[in-house]
Amino acid sequence: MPRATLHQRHDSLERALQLFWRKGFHATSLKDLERALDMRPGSIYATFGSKDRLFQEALERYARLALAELERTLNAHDSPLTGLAAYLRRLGGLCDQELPNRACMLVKSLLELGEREQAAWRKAEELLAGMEKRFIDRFSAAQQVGELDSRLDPSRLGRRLQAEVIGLRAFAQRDVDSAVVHDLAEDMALSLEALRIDAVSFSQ
Amino acid sequence: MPRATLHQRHDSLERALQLFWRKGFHATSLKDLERALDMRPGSIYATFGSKDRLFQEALERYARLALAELERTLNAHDSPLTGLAAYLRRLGGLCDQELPNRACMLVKSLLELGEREQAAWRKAEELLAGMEKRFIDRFSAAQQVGELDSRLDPSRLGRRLQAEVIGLRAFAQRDVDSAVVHDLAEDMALSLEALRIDAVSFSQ
DNA sequence: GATAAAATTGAGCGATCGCTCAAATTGTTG
DNA sequence: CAACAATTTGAGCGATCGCTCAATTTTATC
Repeated sequence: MPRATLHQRHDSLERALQLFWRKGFHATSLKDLERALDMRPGSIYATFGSKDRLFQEALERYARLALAELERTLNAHDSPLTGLAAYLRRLGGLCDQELPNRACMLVKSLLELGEREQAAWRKAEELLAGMEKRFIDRFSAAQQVGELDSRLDPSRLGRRLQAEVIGLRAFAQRDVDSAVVHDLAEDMALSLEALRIDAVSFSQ
Repeated sequence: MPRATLHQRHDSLERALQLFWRKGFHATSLKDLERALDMRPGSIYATFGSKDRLFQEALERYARLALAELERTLNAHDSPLTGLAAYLRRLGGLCDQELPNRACMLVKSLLELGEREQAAWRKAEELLAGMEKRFIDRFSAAQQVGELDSRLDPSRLGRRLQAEVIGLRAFAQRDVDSAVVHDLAEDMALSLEALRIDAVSFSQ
């Protein structure tokens, strides 16, 4: 019955992801994981190898899901710039959803992990680079479609957007009203849309 | 000899700050602190109470120094907007300095700490609110000086700037070239200066 | 230099950490 | 059902965690 086994593995990984995302790597103990996965230490180690490797698998799953959602939002809009703006506005609803954490798990890991957890740190860095690449691609596409000044640098715009997303989500982790986060996301989205080549330019 | 004692306390706190900033709260053990402060556990507890309270004192010291540096940069410029832009450009040099960490310690703490460290979490939140307030004040000042459209909301601009700073510094924690961070900061600074009411508007 | 007060020491506490492995259980065959 | 393989169990390992406190050393005062 490999189906059931695989399903169980996915389910366990999802639970581990939720826990790691919420509490971070260091604050999540194996006792916590045993409880969340309803598995005894031996099974956890037989299935995932170590706490470190389980965390890395959780990171990969997180990034895969996050990238898929980004893709879904982008594909829902013909215009690349509109798609990216829609992604920002979607993040504006962070406080309304029930998530383990409003901040990006990759960023949490990037900031929390040190040299002792080098492998996991590199994984987070690599996955963030993948997100950045996706942003850059969209800005390049926007240029090819003619909605973005061809003299602008898609790489700089992509990294700027990633920094905005990181900032928005980390800011949302603060003790602030949901409306404030919505407004912040809206302001970011408007700035992005102001790049549209034929757009009427407003100050904000 | 209260002078020497106080000086020693400041020095110890500074060392603790460096360590906590670099490694985070959970990854910093008391053994690490004993080594860094050259103090035995008893002395540490007699002086600072607990690991948690020592961390909170380090947070406060960090915020005080960070606010002082912000103030210094702002005061070096007559124009509020120019001062804020200069602060962003200053952060662009993050990778060139030798710091315990490129990310803001308050943000690292905000993302790392959970309900078990509620007091420290609230401290970080409170100190971040102080930084936000300072940004908002400057945007208000910019309006009063007449270099910023009075219809814009200083609170939204201040929070947006804080999100940018958070994003810039967290992004700088990635494995990227120094030049990339400089460019990112420059782009953010240009966007901010583009708010100037009499500025000639460029796309980037 | 004697004495009291203050500060520092460091062995070691109980708890928890990540993790192992012999034993028990479960699942798969003929 | 017997026999074997695959999986899970959970007691408990050595290490480390944050922290305490009796003993010691240092400092301040006369």
